[in-house]
Amino acid sequence: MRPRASVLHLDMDAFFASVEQRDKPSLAGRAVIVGGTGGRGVVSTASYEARVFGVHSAMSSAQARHLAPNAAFLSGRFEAYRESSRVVMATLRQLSPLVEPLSLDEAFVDLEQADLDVADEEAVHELAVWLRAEIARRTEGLSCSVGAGTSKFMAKVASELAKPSRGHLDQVAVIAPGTEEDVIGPLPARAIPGVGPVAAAKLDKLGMRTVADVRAAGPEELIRELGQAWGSALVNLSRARDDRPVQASRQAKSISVEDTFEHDLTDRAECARIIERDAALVCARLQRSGQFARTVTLKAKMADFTTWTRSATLEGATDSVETVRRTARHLLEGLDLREGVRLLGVGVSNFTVAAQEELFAVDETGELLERLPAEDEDAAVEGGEAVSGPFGRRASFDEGTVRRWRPGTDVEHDEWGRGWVWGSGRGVVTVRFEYRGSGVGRVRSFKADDPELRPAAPLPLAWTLAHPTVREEDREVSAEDD
DNA sequence: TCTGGGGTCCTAGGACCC
DNA sequence: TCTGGGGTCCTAGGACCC
Repeated sequence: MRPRASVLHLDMDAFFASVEQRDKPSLAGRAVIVGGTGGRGVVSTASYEARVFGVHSAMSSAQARHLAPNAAFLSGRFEAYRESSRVVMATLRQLSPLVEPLSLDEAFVDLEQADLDVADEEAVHELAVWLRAEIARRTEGLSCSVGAGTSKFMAKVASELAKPSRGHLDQVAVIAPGTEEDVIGPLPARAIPGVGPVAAAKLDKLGMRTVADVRAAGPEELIRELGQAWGSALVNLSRARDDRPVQASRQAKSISVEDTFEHDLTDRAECARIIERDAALVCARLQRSGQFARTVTLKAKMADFTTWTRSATLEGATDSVETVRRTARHLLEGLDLREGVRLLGVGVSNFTVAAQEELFAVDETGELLERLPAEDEDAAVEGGEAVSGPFGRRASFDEGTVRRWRPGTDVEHDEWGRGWVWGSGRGVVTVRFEYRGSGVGRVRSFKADDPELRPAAPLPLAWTLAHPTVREEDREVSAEDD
């Protein structure tokens, strides 16, 4: 714990939903739900208007539809979210070189590195107020909550306390040094980082519901019930002792692609096609990152929700589609498909910087003996592009329509201009012709194959256009965690 | 109403080597 | 002939985070 409130936490408010409301004038002030729109989708973000109905993230979309049948259900535009996120992170880096993004919409900032007297709480508060205003201006209207405290834990608690529902008028909260234990004491044990549903249930059984309850328990009891490492960590966190440093974004340690299917799969050939496509997607990202992986993992989630993973570590690191594909296909042989599989995924990990060890033979002294011939990878990549869609050849015309015209997608029509997909199905697409800054637009329907209608890129922010340097720098950074 | 996709970290056991 | 302990690497599963 630091002697002063020099850790800042920023959390965008209902980020994805707010971007949609900003870019779609007819949705301003309305219940908006961003997430999976299929039968097995879950809610990623609900706007505050939707939360009134009890909708929240991680809830199944089916349940959300039941609770808020009149909400707008959108499948998400990650390009648009990423652009606003880049603007937010660039603004934070203006405060301090030490910024740790946690996701597109959250970050820690170490203010010890900032040009500011961090011992002056009022100055920290004013900085946060300026930050909110600047982000709202640069993102053309997005709102965020900002908290500061003597550690990551406290900064995060502070930004949570600063959320619109909590009554802090300016959405900024600073937890004063010395008051930490009093502030976190009444909070539920779940507020402690690392305490999830399982640990919370365990603590609840022991009669510990609040952070103060956990603090009151002896270290012996916590260590006995939760193990040495986790037990003693909990003792410290409940006393607001947290010395985790703010760390600039680290290199990714794994890359994976997975999908959940509308219906459980039992057909091995179909699973194989999906795995091959996922392997190609994973390798494309691996190659873009300039790394090589030694371990390939195949993951499945069964109909009963248990997960199954099998992995294989190769002699040498690779970024070859054919090698990853062959390995994943081999792992698939060990999977029992009889009960049905709801999710399949392929991942790579165990990265090395560059050396493709499998290309070399080395003797005991480490001398390079000879270079062995590489596989014909180009042919393998081409073979991969031939595989179509997650449902293989069974994708019907309508499934294709749904995939291309997902609700919320930006489109452009030769005659009617810019708009977004309101809904689609049965070969018809309905579009509302409006965009950020326009008035509320009109709705029109088209045939799904209308040549005058096409998907469009999101409308860029003025700030992005005016700061191409920042945009390019951030592109490179985001290519890593892509 | 029925549970996503992208990750990180931890644990525990077994193989293998010295 | 019997019995070690430590270290490293790998695998599988699971909790947790956003």
